[in-house]
Amino acid sequence: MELRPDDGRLLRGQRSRAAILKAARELFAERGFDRATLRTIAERAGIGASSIYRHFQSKEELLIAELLDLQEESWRQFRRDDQRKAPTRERVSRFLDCQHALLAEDSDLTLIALRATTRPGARVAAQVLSLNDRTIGLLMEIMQMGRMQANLKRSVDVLEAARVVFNITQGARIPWANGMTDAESCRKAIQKGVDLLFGGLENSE
Amino acid sequence: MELRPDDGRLLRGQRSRAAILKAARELFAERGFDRATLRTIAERAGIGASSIYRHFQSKEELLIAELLDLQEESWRQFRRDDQRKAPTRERVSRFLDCQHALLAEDSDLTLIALRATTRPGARVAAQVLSLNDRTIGLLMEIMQMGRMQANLKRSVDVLEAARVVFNITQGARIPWANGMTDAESCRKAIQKGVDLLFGGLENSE
DNA sequence: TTCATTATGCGATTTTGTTCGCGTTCATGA
DNA sequence: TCATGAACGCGAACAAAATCGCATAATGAA
Repeated sequence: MELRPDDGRLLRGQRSRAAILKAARELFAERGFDRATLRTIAERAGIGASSIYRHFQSKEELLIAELLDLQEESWRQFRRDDQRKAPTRERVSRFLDCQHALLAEDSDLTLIALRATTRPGARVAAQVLSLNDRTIGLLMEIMQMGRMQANLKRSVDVLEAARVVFNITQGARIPWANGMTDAESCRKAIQKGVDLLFGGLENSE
Repeated sequence: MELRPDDGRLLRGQRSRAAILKAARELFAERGFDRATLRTIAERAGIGASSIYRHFQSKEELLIAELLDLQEESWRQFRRDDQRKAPTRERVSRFLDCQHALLAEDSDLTLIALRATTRPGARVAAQVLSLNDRTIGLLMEIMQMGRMQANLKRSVDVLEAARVVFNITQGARIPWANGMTDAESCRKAIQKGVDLLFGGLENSE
């Protein structure tokens, strides 16, 4: 039997879902992911701890909704004053800076997203990896444009190149998310990677 | 009071430590990391479960000893028939292939090492990151030699370049460790990254 | 011998994410 | 009106890593 979207049960569920997310975000911000227990989250949301699992498959999943929002926001910021005629290197660099600036506000997001990818078979892992694929897609779009404008070598495989750029960011974020380096070092490492990489991608003529 | 290295207590402890490691390796190989519980490991090692914590700080720490061995082994294999006069790109590429071939035999190692880096403050995290630094050091050594032989541009910052190479491998291993791609795709992604990167690093004259 | 110290071992307990079984609510259809 | 089915909520229970307090063994010093 189909349920109408304004069914009372669904509406109640959505309210609960929102309350859980709100409480989770607050507590993650207050204590960090690992110190915020599901019991306290549930308490603040005004429901039982086990009820959380009606809406989310795992604790980590409470965070990726936030990550998704942040992803969207970074795209918006990038697109707002993106110079489509600018050199590809600059466009990529600027996009990564936008993304980094937002991520830098809350390293827990990066940390837990990374941890989630170490759970084979889990839905969160697939969600994060699919989010990553979208980022790779955007990078590819930028680079494809650069390739068309002879800004990049004709021979460049834009998909592979986009993946490489993304992999550089992933690798650079690991020590930062762990707290071993600060956000600025992370940003520099990413930019350095782009610089080195583009030295070989840009058309020299 | 100082204890002599042949003190009976220390010797017993070392025997226990060895037994734990042996049992852990076996069970990790049999069931994988997540399915091997500390209780079964302890049982096979012939001790109580809580005693494991006399020798290791966490379950993950049981794995990094193995990772360290594998690291050493990959260096040995690389050095065994390394052509020191060969182009830097080839030497780097070959080293990464050696490392990959060994890691590919047991993706759990990569998976858990990655997960361990998402535990801020934990000793395992520091151990893994320090292991990573050693790898970066070796890469730097190779590239420094290439820079001296005018194989790479003079302007290249070899430390930064080594970090970028390493970051590429880290990023590429994430979807593989998770099981989303196979070992061969991971290898190709790494090699592709090296290829693209070196296009900009190699001296064009 | 006796005592203090140090490393090791262990059962009991705690913590926390997650699962289970059962009850409740609510729209629908006969 | 009443049975049906679906989404939701919850307390109890479970699983497994990690902690605690105490016991034991081994050694050196008095």
